[in-house]
Amino acid sequence: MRIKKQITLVDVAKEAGVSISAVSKALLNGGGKTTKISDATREKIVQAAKKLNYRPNESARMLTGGKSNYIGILFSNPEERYYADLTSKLADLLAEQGYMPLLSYWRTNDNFSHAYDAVVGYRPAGIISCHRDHDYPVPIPTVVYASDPHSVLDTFISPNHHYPRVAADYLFELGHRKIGIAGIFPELTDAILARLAELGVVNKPEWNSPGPSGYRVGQKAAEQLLRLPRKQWPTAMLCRNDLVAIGLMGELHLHGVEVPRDMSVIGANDIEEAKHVIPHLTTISFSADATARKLIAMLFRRMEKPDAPRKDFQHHGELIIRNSCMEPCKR
Amino acid sequence: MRIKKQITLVDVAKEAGVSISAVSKALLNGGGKTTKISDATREKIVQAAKKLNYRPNESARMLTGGKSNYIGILFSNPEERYYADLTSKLADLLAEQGYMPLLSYWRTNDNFSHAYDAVVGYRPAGIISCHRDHDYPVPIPTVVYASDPHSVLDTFISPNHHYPRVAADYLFELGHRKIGIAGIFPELTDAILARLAELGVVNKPEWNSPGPSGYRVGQKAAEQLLRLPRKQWPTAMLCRNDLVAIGLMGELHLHGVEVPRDMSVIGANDIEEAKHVIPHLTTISFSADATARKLIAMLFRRMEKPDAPRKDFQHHGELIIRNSCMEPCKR
DNA sequence: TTGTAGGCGTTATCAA
DNA sequence: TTGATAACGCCTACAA
Repeated sequence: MRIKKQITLVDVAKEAGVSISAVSKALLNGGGKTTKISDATREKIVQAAKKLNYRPNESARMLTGGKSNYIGILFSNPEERYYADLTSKLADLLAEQGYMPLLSYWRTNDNFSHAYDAVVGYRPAGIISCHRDHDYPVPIPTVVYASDPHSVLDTFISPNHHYPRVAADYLFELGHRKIGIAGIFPELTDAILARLAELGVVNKPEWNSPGPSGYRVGQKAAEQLLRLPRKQWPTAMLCRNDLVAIGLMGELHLHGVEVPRDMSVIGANDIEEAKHVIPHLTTISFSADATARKLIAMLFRRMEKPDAPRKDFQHHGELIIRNSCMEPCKR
Repeated sequence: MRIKKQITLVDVAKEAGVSISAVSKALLNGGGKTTKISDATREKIVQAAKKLNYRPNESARMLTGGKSNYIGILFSNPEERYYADLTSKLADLLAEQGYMPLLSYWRTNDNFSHAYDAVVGYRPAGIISCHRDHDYPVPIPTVVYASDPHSVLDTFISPNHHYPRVAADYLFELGHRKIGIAGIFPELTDAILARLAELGVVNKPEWNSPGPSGYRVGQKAAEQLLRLPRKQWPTAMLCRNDLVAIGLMGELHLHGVEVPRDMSVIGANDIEEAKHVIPHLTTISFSADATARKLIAMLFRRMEKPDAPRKDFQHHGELIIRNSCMEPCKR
């Protein structure tokens, strides 16, 4: 645990035969306040630093400077492709800007407090979090990614509430009048059912299956369907996301049901896999890249103007038509 | 950027009406050296800290303690499912142990130095890196994940050199005598070709396609194949990894080629998608979870015994038989 | 049991 | 142009 022998400014100063403040200034090289160092001394110092493999201690730096390189990223579900993409994208873009991303995963509410506390200890310059139901007691610029706006913090509103409507409308346009639902959030299902009813589409409870997300959920949805006689099936399945859709299609295929001929399937997120799976999945795109960039832009704005009024950004998903949906076959 | 008003020990001490060292001791609560604090004072202090939302400044902590919570994780290709899984697994397990993972992605060799320098500035207690061709000049306990052993550092040797042989042997056993290769490392291809020759298996250059990894590479491999008359095809394709295999299968399917009836396909890595794709992919498992745990165990050992002789761990992949391979059809 | 003082590595201020 | 010195927030001997 203990660091063997840290190389510090003192070592470099000794090696170069100058004072520590000279070293600091030379190595800061315009980044800090004062720059007046003769080229000769600077060269001497740079050589010494290189020789000793010196790197300034960031912890000490933050302590004096009062400013932080850290940006906390508090996300859950790293196993889920979309969130994994989003967080690594965030980390990557932040690193490009010279920040050190502090990733902290959480699973449960209780867990979130730990993750939050852990990150706050490092005094990050900002935080990007996907948890809406939290107070965020420490005054650090924070942006939330969630389905609904946070009461006081800037929120990137995910397409969660919107995409099921987009998907339902598309299936309706194709001619589907019997639609099932796979793995939808409990609180969202009502809204979708209302929309389906509005469109005059039939939905039966036995076509719907609960569950959060993941391939497994899709598999189970298929199993549930397969227990029903084929004649009682819906003609299309609206899935919570691509994982569910892919799981569903896989299981159906195993039992000889062909998508989209026998069943149309629509997903959401547009993960990388969606365009390679068989058949290529029609889905609603959430674009991890665009989302990451927008989140960072929102955070930077907040960091610059900590007292600006709160501001939201609403993301509506984008329909990506591929091969997993078609007009229902007569049978 | 500037932190508004940091809450420090002084604030808590003032609030509780005690000295700062009392606060430090009370909050450390046995974790540090001295614990002698009366319950009454401790309670007072804890209340004050809670009221002010105080969290100790980790940067200051590291500075005094001389010990670090950081573990640097230097990996590339976060877009690739397997590496994304591995790094988030590493980060998760490390966080569980009370460490703060410092993720730093790199792409090119030049880039790696930046990523390395960036991480070293934080004085991590250890580093896990996937880059073999580097000096690692700073004396920090380091473990490398690579295809070949590093000259001085502990290395987790990936199954890279071994799995193609496992795959080739399996296809041979199934009866395949004409095998193509999709997206294999240039330096590995020779070894595979040698093995195929050894087995008496035919391989033709026009069946093989280069490229690093990714669905696209698989697609291109398929396109290349499709340009050939069906009679001149191999009966099986050995793919660099699951991404390539999935991309290949997808493109073949689009053109009416059915896997495994018309073509056997084998992947590597056993990413989550492998068991949900159609058909379920036969592959060589690298197990991100087991790999992450082993890497961490190796690192902790090194951290405890910085001077122990270097030690490697060799991982052979594990064959996972699913539905994308079968004996070749006569045609 | 509590408080005082010194030091961790760096930057910034001010004097030389 | 350079060098001493005081912070930064925390921990830990050591003194009270």
